[in-house]
Amino acid sequence: MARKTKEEANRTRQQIIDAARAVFHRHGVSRSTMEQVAQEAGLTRGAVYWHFKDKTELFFAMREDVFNPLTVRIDAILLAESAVDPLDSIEAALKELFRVLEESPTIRQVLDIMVLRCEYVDEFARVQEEADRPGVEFLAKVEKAYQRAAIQGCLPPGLGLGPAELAHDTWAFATGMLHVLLAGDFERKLRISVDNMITNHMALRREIHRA
Amino acid sequence: MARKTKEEANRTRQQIIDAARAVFHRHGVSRSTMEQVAQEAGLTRGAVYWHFKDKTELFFAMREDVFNPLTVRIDAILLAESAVDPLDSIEAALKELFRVLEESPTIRQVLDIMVLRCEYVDEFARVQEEADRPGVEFLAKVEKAYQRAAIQGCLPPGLGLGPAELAHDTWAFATGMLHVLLAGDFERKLRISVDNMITNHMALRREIHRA
DNA sequence: ATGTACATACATTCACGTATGTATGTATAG
DNA sequence: CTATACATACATACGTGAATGTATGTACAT
Repeated sequence: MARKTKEEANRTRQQIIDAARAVFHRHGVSRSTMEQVAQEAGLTRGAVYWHFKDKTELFFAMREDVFNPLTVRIDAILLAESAVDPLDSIEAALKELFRVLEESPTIRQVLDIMVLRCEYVDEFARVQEEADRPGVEFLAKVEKAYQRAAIQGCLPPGLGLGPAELAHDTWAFATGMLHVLLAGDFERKLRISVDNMITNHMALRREIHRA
Repeated sequence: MARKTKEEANRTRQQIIDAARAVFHRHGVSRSTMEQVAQEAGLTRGAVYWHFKDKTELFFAMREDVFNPLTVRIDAILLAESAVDPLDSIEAALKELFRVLEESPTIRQVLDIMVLRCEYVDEFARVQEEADRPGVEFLAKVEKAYQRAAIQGCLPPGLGLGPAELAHDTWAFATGMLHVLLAGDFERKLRISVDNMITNHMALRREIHRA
């Protein structure tokens, strides 16, 4: 074959990323070969190696292709100052996160790959750090929301925990939910929806449920 | 070399498992080679292949070597009927679980391998199911403990959530804690101990903290 | 005409599985 | 008790496929 226009080349690049996502999800990152990715994209290894130096670089590209838009989306809800009750912001942000996971196969696949189909060693050790960062930043933002809630008197008296402690608990909750969800068969095992679990989690720190 | 007594052979087998744990943890499961495992154990691939059919079988052996004792240990605490307040049993079981993780490098390594250094595809897809099972069983036992707590009146009135919902939340919490912990640098990022996080989590469902 | 965007071809490495060798433990016959 | 026969517990050697990276070919956009 021959040279394409820049636009066509960019589409080819995106095709390779999409193919990588499918192949990584099917066989796991380390067992996936550049040949498989190329075939999935309807190309040859030559094309793949032209666009990406090696598998690691391809992996990073696939990750950023999806992650950045997602964090922006969640932060918009979480940081919305307009909310009357910051607890509602936290609840809405959590629900939006998991709603997106259900609705977008692409995002779900990438998360799936990063959690269950990738080994965080050697070159991929730094992937882990970058994969953690959104979570850690999420924690900080949740804590600020809880702080606003405390100031506005939205937290029940006698709760015993401050914003930091509540945020930590919510963080662990969200992290756990994500992993349990990706492990599969969530609804079958729990017989409860993710949405309800989030409602319940937040209910534990709302005024209305106190005696 | 030549034949050893059965006892010596069993020690060799254990050495291979120990070596596998070290190598898997260093390079990840899929990038680890039987040659590396053999060298780590001071043997050759012949010995490894004699004791284990392939890498998958070795992986399973390594897992069971550690997991079964752990679940027994945790269950003993969780199911102790002697406890006055079942909430204390849950709290103690959680604390024990994470205490063991801190104190036993072996257990921590195996968990680390299973969470961060293994790709759950193809032959390892069933590993995931088996890895999930202890968690699911843990969920069921925690729910029963919450049920006992409800019957004994240990749950605060007006809490709004039943035993099942509380158990789900605790399950997500524990799962999240485990993953956050294994991701590393826990204390640096949170500036709080695991023990305190568990105390706080349980405090959210204790009578004494209500207004 | 030149560099771009690929395809093709090639060399190398590497891990796997297996086949085979071998020395020793162990059981049994006499 | 001891000699022999067989099983065991490895080490060694070999063949094979597969993936990688690179080098080279080629057609087209600019």
